Amino acid sequence: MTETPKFRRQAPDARKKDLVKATIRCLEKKGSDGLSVRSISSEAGISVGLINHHYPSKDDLIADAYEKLATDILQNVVDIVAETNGSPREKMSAFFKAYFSSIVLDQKFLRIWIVFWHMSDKSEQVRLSHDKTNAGFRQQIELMLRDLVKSSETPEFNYRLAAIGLSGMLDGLWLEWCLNPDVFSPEEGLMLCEGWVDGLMAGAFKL
Amino acid sequence: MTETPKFRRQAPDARKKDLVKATIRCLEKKGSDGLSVRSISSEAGISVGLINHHYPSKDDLIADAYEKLATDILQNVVDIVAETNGSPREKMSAFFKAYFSSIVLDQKFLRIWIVFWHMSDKSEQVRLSHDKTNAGFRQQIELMLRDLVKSSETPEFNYRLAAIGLSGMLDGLWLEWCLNPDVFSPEEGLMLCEGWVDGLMAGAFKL
DNA sequence: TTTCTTATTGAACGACTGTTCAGTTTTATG
DNA sequence: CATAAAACTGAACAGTCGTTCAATAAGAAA
Repeated sequence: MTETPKFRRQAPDARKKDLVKATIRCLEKKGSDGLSVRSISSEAGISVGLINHHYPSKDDLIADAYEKLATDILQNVVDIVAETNGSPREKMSAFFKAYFSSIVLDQKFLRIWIVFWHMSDKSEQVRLSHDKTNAGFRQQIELMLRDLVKSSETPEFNYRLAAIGLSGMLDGLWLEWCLNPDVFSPEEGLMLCEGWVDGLMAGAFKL
Repeated sequence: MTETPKFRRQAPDARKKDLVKATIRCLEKKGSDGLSVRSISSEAGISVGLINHHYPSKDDLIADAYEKLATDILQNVVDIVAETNGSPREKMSAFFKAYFSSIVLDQKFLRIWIVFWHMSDKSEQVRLSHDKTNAGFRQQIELMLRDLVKSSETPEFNYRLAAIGLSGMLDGLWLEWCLNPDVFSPEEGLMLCEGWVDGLMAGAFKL
């Protein structure tokens, strides 16, 4: 007579992936209130103690979740842009469209970022995840901007700085929309980004 | 023989002002860790119970602190702009300069906003304070933009939307600088805002 | 089948949280 | 000077939190 096992073992890497996924689900469901070891372990279907078995501290798990989520979204958007046929300017529009689509611009989804930003101030591990993923994000924007200049009569400008500006406006609009979606519509956010690039091409950030 | 009193009574309004000030000092000193009733009451030199005597809940005190801080800063910057002699465009530059000065652009100071944003997601009272003060902030920007159009050949644009865009970029830049001040300098942030307005005047957000 | 490694459990711990409330003390008023 | 209103105290309460660790059990290796 074979007993049903009380739990199933997993290799550390597989278990860690489970925990990261559970962490993100918790954030989506309950915001920062979901970020307790008890909430996460319950969501993952494991005991409280297991988190500290696989991670030195809870913050390390959260940092992993940050990195996973940010990387996935960036990849997602990069893919969409890559699939877009057209000029660099049109690819840029596709990029904006993806970012202001309901997939990314979801209140429950965006508030995760506020939690992460908040944690960046409290946890060194999360701060490092932020730095890393944000640099990757700006780099992608920079690439698009370079293509833009090559393909048109857009005047030269400081790519690094322009990427920071655009990235900053995107973050700021996300933030505001997340805190109060009644102030402006996703379509209006899109228009603002398009206008920003038009200003850039018109020479607003000329060297 | 007169005994030294164990505590001094204050009128509710005066005490509440003290508590708001103590809350802001706690935030500056310890970030979100300073936002406990024990931390605040200690900073204010009163007992834990007094907070709930004057406020229905801790969140109401924090919402008051949010409003006080945001209103003060806005007033401060508005004053600086009012004292500036020159064209609307020059006043706008004075506005940016004030916002990227070391008074506002201080890491310990900016991170307070992240805490407030984070709390907006958790507390209805704080959310209302955010909505109110943010609307006032955007309104000030809108006023400056209207003056800009009146005084120059700047093409007409959607004032409301433009104010949202500029406000969004300012928030985003604050956020990024606060999370990692090594990515760009205050001077570079200033340049980005100037460029944004130049783009606006060049017709990037034309109707 | 037995042995051994280690993933997993869950109670326990100590520290913290916001709120309550009975009792105390100040201070203005009669 | 007596009285009454209410500002104020601080212990107590019922939670929460992340981490620890001895005990347990799964499952691969011998």
